[in-house]
Amino acid sequence: MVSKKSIYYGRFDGFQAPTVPKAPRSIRRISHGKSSEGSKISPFDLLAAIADQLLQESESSTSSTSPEQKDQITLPKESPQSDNDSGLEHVSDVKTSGFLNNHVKLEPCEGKNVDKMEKDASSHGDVCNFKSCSSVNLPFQNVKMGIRDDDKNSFKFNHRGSKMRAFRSQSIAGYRRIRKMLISKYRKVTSKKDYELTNTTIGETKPLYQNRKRIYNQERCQIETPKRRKLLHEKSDNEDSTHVKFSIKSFKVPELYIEVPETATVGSLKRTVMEGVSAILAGELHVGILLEGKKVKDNNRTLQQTGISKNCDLGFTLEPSFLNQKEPPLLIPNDTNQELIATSAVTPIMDVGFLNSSLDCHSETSLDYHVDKNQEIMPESLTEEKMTVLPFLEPTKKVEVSQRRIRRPFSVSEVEALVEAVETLGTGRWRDIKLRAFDDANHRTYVDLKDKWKTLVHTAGIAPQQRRGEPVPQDLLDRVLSAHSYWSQHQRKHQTKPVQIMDGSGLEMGCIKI
DNA sequence: TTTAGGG
DNA sequence: CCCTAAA
Repeated sequence: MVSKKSIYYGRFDGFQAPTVPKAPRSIRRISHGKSSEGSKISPFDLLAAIADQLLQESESSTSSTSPEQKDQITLPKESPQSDNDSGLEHVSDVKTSGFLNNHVKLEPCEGKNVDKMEKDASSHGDVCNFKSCSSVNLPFQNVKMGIRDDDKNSFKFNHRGSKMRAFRSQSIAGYRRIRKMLISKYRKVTSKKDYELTNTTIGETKPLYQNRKRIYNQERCQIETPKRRKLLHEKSDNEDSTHVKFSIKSFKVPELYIEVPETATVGSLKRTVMEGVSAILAGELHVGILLEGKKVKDNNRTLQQTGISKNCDLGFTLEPSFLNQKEPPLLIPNDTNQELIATSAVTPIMDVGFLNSSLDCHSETSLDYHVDKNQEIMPESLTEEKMTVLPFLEPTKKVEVSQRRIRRPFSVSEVEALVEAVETLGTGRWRDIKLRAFDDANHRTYVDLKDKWKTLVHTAGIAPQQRRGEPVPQDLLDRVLSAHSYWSQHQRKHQTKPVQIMDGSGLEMGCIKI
């Protein structure tokens, strides 16, 4: 390492040339494996069906429809507050086809007992592991199912693997990066792409539920902000809007992964699938709505407000609350992160989405706590290593699980480190500053540092009485102003090697530009 | 991914 | 702290 010479430059005592010369980002950039979105390898698609009883158990309000209209659901429904009521009525045959061209048909057991149906296949003990659930579409359409044909212990889902690759453990801000992906990126994914089976036809009709709409309008505003409320009121109450008719072709439910020995009988396989489906659907079910790929979260808003109308991309999902899951999630060993990432889709991990489904739009519970609930409930524990236990989440389920990070005020020592780094590197190289002074502070991102600097500059400019929080030593604030003053006058192209800066008053005294 | 700024 | 347009 080149020795660093210290020269006295007023406030910048000890100021030194940047040890990490700014290089073109194209050079600095670490190449990331681009996720090959194009990969079409479907996970095992699995077919599943919903039993009437299951649905009925979970339905808070029973709105039965005649068999003839089982795939026809008209909204709005009875209760504007409820999103648990599903219009699903009967299970239809579902055909599957997987990698091996295996076809499995799940028979709707109209009143029949599953066990009885497949009683013949119980000899093998039915070693069936429900490894994880992600999604699968239900009824009314064909659903594919992949079945492993070798004795490897996992399936390969390249398209997912590529996505999961982003969860690399070496990421400095792995957690945030992941979180951002989950809540920010994926929610932009349309449901069409991955779930074309979830087809919804929307038509419009006129009469029928006008009175109910009024109820919607009255109740939904209670949680709106004043600003929003005003807007809403301006709009709807007396509006005689059209009605939307929904024809839901299929529902999307969590994907189910199963594992059975090759020697298992077909019957046991069927039963396994049934058990898996039952496990998923048993208990409380929620109906989720996807609009343009985004989960519609606010139950209190009207369709109109939400933007659900004719010709919109709408999808419905069935979301089980997997709180009663029997098998605990498997964790991915940290050291094999990279490899497992590619196959993590088969890792039996509880899908956060399940939990989230029961939380829906009112809970404060966060993804953080879900994925980390077996560990210390501390944000600091959410390091990238631990994040490797993240289950693969459907884009649509990754939504709405964000939570604001807890506030963690900068300590004086942190401020000092920041000031020192900025003095050296300037105010436009937050990544370098992060690396230099906060490399081991996983909870401080370069954005955080940039923000902190911003507040420091502001703080330094206001009266001490106006400042809040732990007092920052005045000398530090002085340095802040000094450095801010200096760097605000230097372009990035000139900050390669500032040797002389300024005197205590912040006036520049000299600067060698290279 | 980073930077730069507004929210 | 968050969000995100730009680069």
